Amino acid sequence: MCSESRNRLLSRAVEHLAGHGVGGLSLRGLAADIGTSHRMLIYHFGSMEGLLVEVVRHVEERQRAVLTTLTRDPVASPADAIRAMWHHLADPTLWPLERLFFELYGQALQGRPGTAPLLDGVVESWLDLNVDLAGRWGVPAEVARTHARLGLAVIRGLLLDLLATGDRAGTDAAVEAFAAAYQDGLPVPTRAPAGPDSGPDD
Amino acid sequence: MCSESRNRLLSRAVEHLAGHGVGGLSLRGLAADIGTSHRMLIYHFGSMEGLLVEVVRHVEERQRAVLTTLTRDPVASPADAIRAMWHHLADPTLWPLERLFFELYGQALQGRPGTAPLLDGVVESWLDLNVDLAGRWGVPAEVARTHARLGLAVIRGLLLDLLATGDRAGTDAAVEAFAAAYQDGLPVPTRAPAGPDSGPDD
DNA sequence: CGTCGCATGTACCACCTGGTACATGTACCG
DNA sequence: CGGTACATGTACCAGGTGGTACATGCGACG
Repeated sequence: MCSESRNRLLSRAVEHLAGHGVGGLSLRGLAADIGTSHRMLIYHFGSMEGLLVEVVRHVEERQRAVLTTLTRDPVASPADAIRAMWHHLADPTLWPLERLFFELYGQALQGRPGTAPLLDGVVESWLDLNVDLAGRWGVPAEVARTHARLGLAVIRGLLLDLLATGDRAGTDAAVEAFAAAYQDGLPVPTRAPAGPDSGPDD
Repeated sequence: MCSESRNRLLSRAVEHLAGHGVGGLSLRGLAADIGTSHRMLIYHFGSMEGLLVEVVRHVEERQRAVLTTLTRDPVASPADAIRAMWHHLADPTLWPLERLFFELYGQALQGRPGTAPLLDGVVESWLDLNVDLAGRWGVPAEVARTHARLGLAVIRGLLLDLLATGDRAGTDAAVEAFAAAYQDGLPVPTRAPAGPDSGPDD
């Protein structure tokens, strides 16, 4: 079902897209750069959209691998988990893949065909995992879910910052500020997350 | 220097791109949809890249307008400023423009020609403004800069979340958690965020 | 040997792309 | 009236696009 040459092609395609982006993607250009013909890409993936679907799947798989690796490490506290996660993600060797992730994210938000699967669980899967982790620290699920959402946003937001500015020191400091705040104990919302929120009065 | 018809074309183009994204952008398709010919787009903007530059400029102008409007409101505290900003940005009527922003952000990270200007100050301009605001509350500049960076990341990260999941209640709760933490006082990092000036070193 | 299936290459197609050349309309100005 | 500058439309170009048709190389199996 998944032949060897197909896998080789796919991983080479992902590698290439991480470096060149998916914007000006053309079967011919991609094929030439990874040493094959556009005929082969059509043959193995059916169409350009099919190729993109597989690329997205592959990228998500890598993300999940990172996630599981990190969560195997016995982290001392939620704050340390955030620090460790950031330390891992901020490494410049991962930047190309992260650029690709944000590019695909943006295109998926705009409804580009083949990118929709990226949006499935792009948030939820992380929340579920973090709620799981929070259980070990005795944090109730609803609170953990909100905190995980916030932590994910911090990481992604600062990653966007880092990729645009390259300011490692500045983003590191921001992460540290957040981690420290978390360590001091984020205030537990007295009302349920989905409760009758008295919206922010402007 | 900016003719009337050109402005009409530009605003209609931005409106269209906000709804359809900039991914599958083609002069002909765009022209047909906004009721002109691709010839006119070339005539007024010189090239496709020129058009994209103007679109980016236009979008940034709108963002700045929002920013200045919000900062005219006398906000009671940093926490309330964050709540107000979020309350404004989370409105679904702004989603198309925000999707366009993140799409362009992603493409700019990948080096799409004409999108580079978007990255200039996409972080810094907000930091500068927030440092300004922080002065009113007596927060030292370096600390304010780090906190602003964190707040910006929270807003952008949660906006990415909201656009993907549509979970207004969940993201609202996360914002509230952050705002409440801020109100309780974010810990001040013991080490300075950076040296005298460790600007973005890309 | 033949034949069968996978992988690959060549040639081709209709279509669309950004961009140009050139003619035309239209309004104002002298 | 002519002239001029802006605006717009028509026709066209060379080149690239995704996708297809078809032949071929190449192993394995009988």
